[in-house]
Amino acid sequence: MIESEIRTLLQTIAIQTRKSYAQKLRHVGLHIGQELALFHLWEQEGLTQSQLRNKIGTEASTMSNMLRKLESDEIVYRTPDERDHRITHVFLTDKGKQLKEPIMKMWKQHEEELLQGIHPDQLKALRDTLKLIEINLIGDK
Amino acid sequence: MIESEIRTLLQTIAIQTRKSYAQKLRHVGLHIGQELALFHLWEQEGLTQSQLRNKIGTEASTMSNMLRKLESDEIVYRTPDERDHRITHVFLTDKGKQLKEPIMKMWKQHEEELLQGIHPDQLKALRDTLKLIEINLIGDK
DNA sequence: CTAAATTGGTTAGCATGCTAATTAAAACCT
DNA sequence: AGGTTTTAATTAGCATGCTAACCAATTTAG
Repeated sequence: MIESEIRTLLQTIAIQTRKSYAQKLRHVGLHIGQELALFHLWEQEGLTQSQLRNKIGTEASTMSNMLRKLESDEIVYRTPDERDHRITHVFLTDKGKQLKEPIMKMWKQHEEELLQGIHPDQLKALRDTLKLIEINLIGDK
Repeated sequence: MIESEIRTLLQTIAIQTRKSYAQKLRHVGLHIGQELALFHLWEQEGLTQSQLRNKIGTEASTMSNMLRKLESDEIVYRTPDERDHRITHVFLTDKGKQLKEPIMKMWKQHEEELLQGIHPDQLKALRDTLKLIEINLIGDK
């Protein structure tokens, strides 16, 4: 069945990618998953933990734990909101900002490895189909 | 950049899929990742831990921990090899065998959700492109 | 034949990521 | 205003999955 083939292929690609990321991230002192949080932070500094977790789609507790680690590694720091004392804003330290380059590089490198030798038309078709799949999974955005 | 789009889409799909699996597996008393081990075991019983971990692509320690859990949940049992006492063979209990149906069902259901409304020609193209990506990532098989 | 290297598996320690339970602050509502 | 509900974040506990260190059995090599 072609459907099962596609599911299996996606699974294999996902696992392999995650493994590759984990390895590369370790070289810059990060753990898998953290790079996504940093990505959103360098897009917009001062996001709250809730905003971050919604962007990434993780649970509040996961965000909490991850930020504690990132804070203790001095990649991130947190300040409470002045008006609403429940809210915490997250900022990148200089060390955190400097991680943008290696992460971008990792992604670019991964893209090249992933897609090498594939015809541009095929890439367009792939993107379009993946978009459909994304909509099927999480609804229109 | 279309390459980044594709990487991001694959990432989103992967995360969402994993989350969906985790939820569905919890209903049958399994944890994410375990279903892959069971899949290979119902394909071929009595695999050694090393064979299993090579099929799945996990580390030996991960396999060891996972099987300890599966064994304590009576989904799997292990017996030492008679000739080579380093080797452990893994078998499914009845309870383990009964998990085949719900897992298959989960996968089928996921495939339907994932690929609904996508044209068969597009599916073929998708599969072909994903195969190329798989080869790019892990080499010819 | 015996010392060294390899192989199969386990254990410890850590981070992600989850659920469930908890705390604290803010918002809502008669 | 005062009690209830909601929201933001944390903590505890657990499983995956990794690396590093280790143990034990087997194989290889001098």
